[in-house]
Amino acid sequence: MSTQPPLLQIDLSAGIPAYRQIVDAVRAHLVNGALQPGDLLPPVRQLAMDLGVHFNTVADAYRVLAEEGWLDLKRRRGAMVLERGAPPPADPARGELFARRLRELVAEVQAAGVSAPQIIRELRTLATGLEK
Amino acid sequence: MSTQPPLLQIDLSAGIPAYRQIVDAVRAHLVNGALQPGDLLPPVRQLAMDLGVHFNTVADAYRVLAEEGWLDLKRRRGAMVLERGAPPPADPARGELFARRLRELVAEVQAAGVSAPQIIRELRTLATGLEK
DNA sequence: TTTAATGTACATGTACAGTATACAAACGAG
DNA sequence: CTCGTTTGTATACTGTACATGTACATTAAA
Repeated sequence: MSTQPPLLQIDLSAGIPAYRQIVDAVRAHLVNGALQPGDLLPPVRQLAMDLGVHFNTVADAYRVLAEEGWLDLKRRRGAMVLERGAPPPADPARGELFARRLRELVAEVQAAGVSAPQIIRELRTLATGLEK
Repeated sequence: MSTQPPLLQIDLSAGIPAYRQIVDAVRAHLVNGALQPGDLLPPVRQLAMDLGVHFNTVADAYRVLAEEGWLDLKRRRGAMVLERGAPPPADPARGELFARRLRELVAEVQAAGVSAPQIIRELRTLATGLEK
């Protein structure tokens, strides 16, 4: 009997709002395909129990994702992953902003003592994973 | 007469607190060496004007960086960049957390329409920049 | 038809972000 | 030496966002 990896983890002591951590984590699974159209997400109350937050906090997160076009929410049936066409190409400024946030994130963990080689490894691993 | 690139930019409409954006942006410059020990940062009132926030917001950001050991704040003289030894090696869990946040950040911009090739390029560029 | 499982709505408490305003310290001009 | 100006500091106030508590609406199944 294997304890399978939890669908998602959040860090309540991280200073980042819980509902946004949930949004970010679920969206990552949606983008990388771990969650497919037709899949059902756990009911808000169940996921809330798992994460240690109130179910309305999860409901808020689901609503954000629904507004982004990822989920269809229906009472009694739950939260279902939708088909979602490719997004419109982003404004070029968006890419610059990404680069900046990326640098800032790396600086933050570097300042916190994560080694440069490990950071480099994570960056390259992720890049390689994206190019297939 | 050249308009030199501003020391830092923030996005007031981004939903991320202004003071934290300032902290992140300045810290990035500290980590990558654009700000060296002995350098002076702009006075809180001046930087606040440039960014369009209240000077106490900048002062808060400076204080966070001072508590992290980056800055020495003194009245009348201003905010001076300190010498700062290498941080203690981080807990291994820290690296895992970094990987997660990285994936989430990439998913976010990917969902917003930034192309995979561009993301890959930014990741690799940053990785290469770190290994020297 | 009833019941139970689900998402929704809204009110409330609390913490945080940003601001306004007054203050304290330190350096320079004279 | 004194005074004024430039700097960061302290504190109170306001609005908003986050998380929760509780009641409700909807819908599928028994």
